[in-house]
Amino acid sequence: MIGRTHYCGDISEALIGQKVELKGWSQTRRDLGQVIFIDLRDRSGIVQVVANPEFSPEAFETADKVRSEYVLSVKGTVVKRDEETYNEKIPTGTVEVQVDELAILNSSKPLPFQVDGETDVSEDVRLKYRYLDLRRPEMRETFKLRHRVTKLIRDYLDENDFLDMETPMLTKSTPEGARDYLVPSRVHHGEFYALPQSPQLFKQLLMVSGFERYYQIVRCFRDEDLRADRQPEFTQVDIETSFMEKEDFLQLMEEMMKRIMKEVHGLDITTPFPRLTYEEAMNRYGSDKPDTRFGLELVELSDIVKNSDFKVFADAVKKGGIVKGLNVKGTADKMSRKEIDDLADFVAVYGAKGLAWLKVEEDSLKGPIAKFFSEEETAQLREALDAEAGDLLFFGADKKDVVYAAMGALRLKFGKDLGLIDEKAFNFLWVTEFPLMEYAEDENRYTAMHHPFTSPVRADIEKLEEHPEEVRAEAYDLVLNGYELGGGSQRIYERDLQEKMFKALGFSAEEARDQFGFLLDAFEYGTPPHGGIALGLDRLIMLLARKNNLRDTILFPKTASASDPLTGAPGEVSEQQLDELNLEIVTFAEEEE
RNA sequence: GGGCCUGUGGUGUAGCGGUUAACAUGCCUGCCUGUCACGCAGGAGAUCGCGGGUUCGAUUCCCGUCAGGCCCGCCA
Repeated sequence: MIGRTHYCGDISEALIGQKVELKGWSQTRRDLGQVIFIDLRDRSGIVQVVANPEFSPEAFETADKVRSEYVLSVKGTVVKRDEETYNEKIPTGTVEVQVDELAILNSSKPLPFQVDGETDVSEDVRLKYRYLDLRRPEMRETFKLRHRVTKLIRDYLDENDFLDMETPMLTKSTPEGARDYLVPSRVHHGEFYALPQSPQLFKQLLMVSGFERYYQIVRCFRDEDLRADRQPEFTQVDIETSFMEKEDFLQLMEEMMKRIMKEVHGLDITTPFPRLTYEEAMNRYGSDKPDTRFGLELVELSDIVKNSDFKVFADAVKKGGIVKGLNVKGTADKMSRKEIDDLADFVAVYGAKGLAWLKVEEDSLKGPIAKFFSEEETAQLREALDAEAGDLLFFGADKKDVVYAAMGALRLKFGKDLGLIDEKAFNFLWVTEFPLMEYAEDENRYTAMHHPFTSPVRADIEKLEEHPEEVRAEAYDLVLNGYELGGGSQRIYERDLQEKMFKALGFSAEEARDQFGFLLDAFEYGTPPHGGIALGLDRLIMLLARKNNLRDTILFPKTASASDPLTGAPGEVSEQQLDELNLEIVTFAEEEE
């Protein structure tokens, strides 16, 4: 090793008696007067360094000047500690380095926050001093983990004949999907590049080119509002194959995840992963990315209550909606009336107009709506919900999507609040048979649920024109612990089917040619059947590292408002830069109501 | 676009219509030969995010604004 003989974390009893040279940062200094201890930290860990005037008066004098986060060069001898001075908190705790020579390579101002141990520093301070935040061992370990995982992925895909290929970052804006980040063109007056939302079209073209198996660990950009698990720029493991059946491809991905789980956590996860159709996922969990680490499934009650005297339920069903129930076992006596009422506010966020509930007693149901149900209905409800005395039942009645959203969220909330979730579990599953498109009321047309290149299930193609909402897609999402890890599909590879698809999405022939003509053209030159997936690497790392925020898995992330306190991005640019781009900043007067 | 929460020494928190604005940690000085979140003694450090209003008086109440966080819409 150049510049040092070992990393701090490598110092062990095997090296006792040896001279070592270390480089690193002084994490803490403990000055006992005639002996000074310094915890020396490098990227591998820490080791205790002892400066004693009996061994080296010069080094001791230097150690006296050392402060937190000074950069040090240490030469000394590895010695065993007395047994009563072992430090069991660190791996190197049975040894220490007796210093012969100590040099201060650089000093440091006091840090704006401490980097040892846990943080309780606010997010903006952490981001402003991200380079210091990254000194924290917890952060360092996350990014070492990230490196290991990307290397595993690369090795795995390489072994399976995938080629690592780069696609353009300056590309063309397309109308479907997320809002694009735009880059103005200097050369072409008034025109813009878009940063890729994903390399979707390019990887399909690479299949047309005959590369057969492509992958790329690639940055993608989407100019949409952020969440704890969404950043404006994020990394995808982008994969595409030709000539592979869907099942074989899913298996290939499962093996990759299996290897990652084995190498990272030593876990043997079972394959194949459970498959859930979209419909089943929504029905049982109210979500297309269900967290299956706990039960508490939604129960279909529409048939039981459709003729009941409780208007809210009966009307919901009559109008084409549904009624779903949730049995929260054994909590009837644990929740106050206020807590129950507050849940109505919780589901209101998802559009629910109320939240009906009942307490289960030995031989009756108690609660404000109990009186509306006949004896038979009551019995059927008990049966369907598997109700026992002490259970608390919640009901959602509305349009399908409102009930799914509200009851799905309520299910998750109880899962978390009641500690039903096995935090150690990693539950992978595939959600399949997504609808190909959904109706966008604000646009008055159908939009692709996945993207417009997703192949319909062959048997459903005939419904494309008459009942597009009933067409299922050859699409699959990989879900882990309630997070969507990635989505993929078999693609359309025939020009006329692709044209039909554009037509169903409300594109005129001209618009389709204008936006995607190059793809349609390419499809005329021997396009192989192909498909692939894009996995969210940041999310995968987040889950593997058991974090609950994407920022902790991205080196230099953005805040919730997509800014970067470290660099100050985004920022204004000079008049000259704007002139070169033929851009002018104008402020529109606020519109009146 | 909307909702909710937060903003007080460097950092993390407490606080209250009138205080010398409290505590912990960090920092500085001194003492200390076995500490490891060292200890002990002393010290410096805050116009309570910003603007306006109410009030005799606002860090505290109200409005606005900015920043951060979480969620809905949006996004796959």
